Amino acid sequence: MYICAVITLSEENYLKAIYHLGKRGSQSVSTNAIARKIKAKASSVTDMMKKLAEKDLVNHKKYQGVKLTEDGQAHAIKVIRKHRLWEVFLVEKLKFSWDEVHEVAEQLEHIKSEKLTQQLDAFLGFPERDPHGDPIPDKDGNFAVTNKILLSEAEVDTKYTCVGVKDSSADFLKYLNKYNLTLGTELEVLSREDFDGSFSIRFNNIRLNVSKDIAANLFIKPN
Amino acid sequence: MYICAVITLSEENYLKAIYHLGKRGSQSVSTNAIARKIKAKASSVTDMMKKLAEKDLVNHKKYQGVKLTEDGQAHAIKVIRKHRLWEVFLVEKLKFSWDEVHEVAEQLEHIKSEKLTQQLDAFLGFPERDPHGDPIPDKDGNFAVTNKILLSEAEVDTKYTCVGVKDSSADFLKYLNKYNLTLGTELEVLSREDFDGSFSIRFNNIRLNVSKDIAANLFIKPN
DNA sequence: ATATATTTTTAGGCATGTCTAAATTTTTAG
DNA sequence: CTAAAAATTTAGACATGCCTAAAAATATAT
Ligand SMILES: [Mn+2]
Ligand SMILES: [Mn+2]
Ligand SMILES: [Mn+2]
Ligand SMILES: [Mn+2]
Repeated sequence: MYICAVITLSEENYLKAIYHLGKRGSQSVSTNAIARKIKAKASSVTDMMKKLAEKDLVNHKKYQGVKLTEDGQAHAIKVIRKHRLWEVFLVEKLKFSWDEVHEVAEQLEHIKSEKLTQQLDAFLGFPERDPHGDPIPDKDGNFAVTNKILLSEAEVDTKYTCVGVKDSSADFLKYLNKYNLTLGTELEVLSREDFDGSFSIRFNNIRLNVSKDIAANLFIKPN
Repeated sequence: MYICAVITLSEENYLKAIYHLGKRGSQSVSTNAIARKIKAKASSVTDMMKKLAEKDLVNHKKYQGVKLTEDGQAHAIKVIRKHRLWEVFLVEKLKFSWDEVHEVAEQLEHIKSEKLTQQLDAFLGFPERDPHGDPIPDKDGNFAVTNKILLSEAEVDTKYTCVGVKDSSADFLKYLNKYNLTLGTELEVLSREDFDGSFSIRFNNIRLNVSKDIAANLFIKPN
């Protein structure tokens, strides 16, 4: 058993940011990218990278960005697990809307108690996805995989089910609320406009034109 | 409506400590008493009292201790409300034992979201007491009152119901667990030993001798 | 290939919250 | 009523996490 040095709230936020930025491709994550995500200055990021490197949570090569170590990734995944479990709790049990949960989950994800996390998971029935369709890692850090694609990559004249959102900003979610386009909604892709990349889709007996930007943020899977 | 400056986690802990220390008697709370409670040095307490006084959360007269202002008391009560609601949640929904909840509630009590608190309260059915029998203030800060007394003040040959614990340390709670002396248990006070202040009580068809220290930490109310 | 632009790091500073040691005030005892 | 003890505050320091400005390294463009 390791004696795992205490990881601060701030450090957890950096680990999570690096994880999210680095998950596509095995390349390293740049200081500026982290700064943008965290809304901090690049110099603050450099400072923190030194601390995380000291704790063996990242590998940092000067001027070359960082990569999470095994330990760093494992910890990032634990924070993400808690974030998503709490989001499920807020929506399923406390009647929050999916556009209201993120801010509160950002706080709750830092609560430290193994037992709390496991019991919450059980209480919620071991959910596989959070209210935005994102997979919830199990206690060993394993994610369920799915064959979801973006609406922007969909084939015309094909039926899909809406399974997630890429951008889960309140603005985007409220747009979807307006048309009752919830997760699980079945939709048919009617056409794609080459000119502006917009799509025409049908769901719940309504026909809707969605812009390229909308299409690039809605995950679907073939029926 | 006030623009209520942000109150830090540390400040909340001090407000709560002052509230608990000050609730009996309207006298002011001493620096040393706070230091003991918070497990900090007296000099750290003085520093913090200056900050809280600056924010009008306490009144501080040099060398004379502090008292909570209306604002300070209101905020302390909000933190206590959250602490106790979360303790109920952990016990009722997540199968924690009453001796395991305090540490986690110490973290959860600082989560900032009015909606979260109100919805949690509703989800739990607006409980009036936490797992240790302590009253949960409502959203306006009002406590239910009860006529509880300590076992050490009980009359001999009288029947009572166990309604709370004064000390909710894990050690004391585990002692009670051992004898299945839970809240709601009916008990009869059989005798009191003048020599050492111990009591003989009967409950659940067992007879138990409890020391002065135990008796001074168990709240009961007459049947 | 070199000058320019961009990225990243370093240097120095600030706020928070803690500490130890010393000074000051209040309390207690003789 | 004073002298010692206890409580409290002040002074100076340190770690964390952030900032701005300047320096250094890397990337880009002609
Ligand atoms: Mn979220
Ligand atoms: Mn989410
Ligand atoms: Mn508690
Ligand atoms: Mn309690």
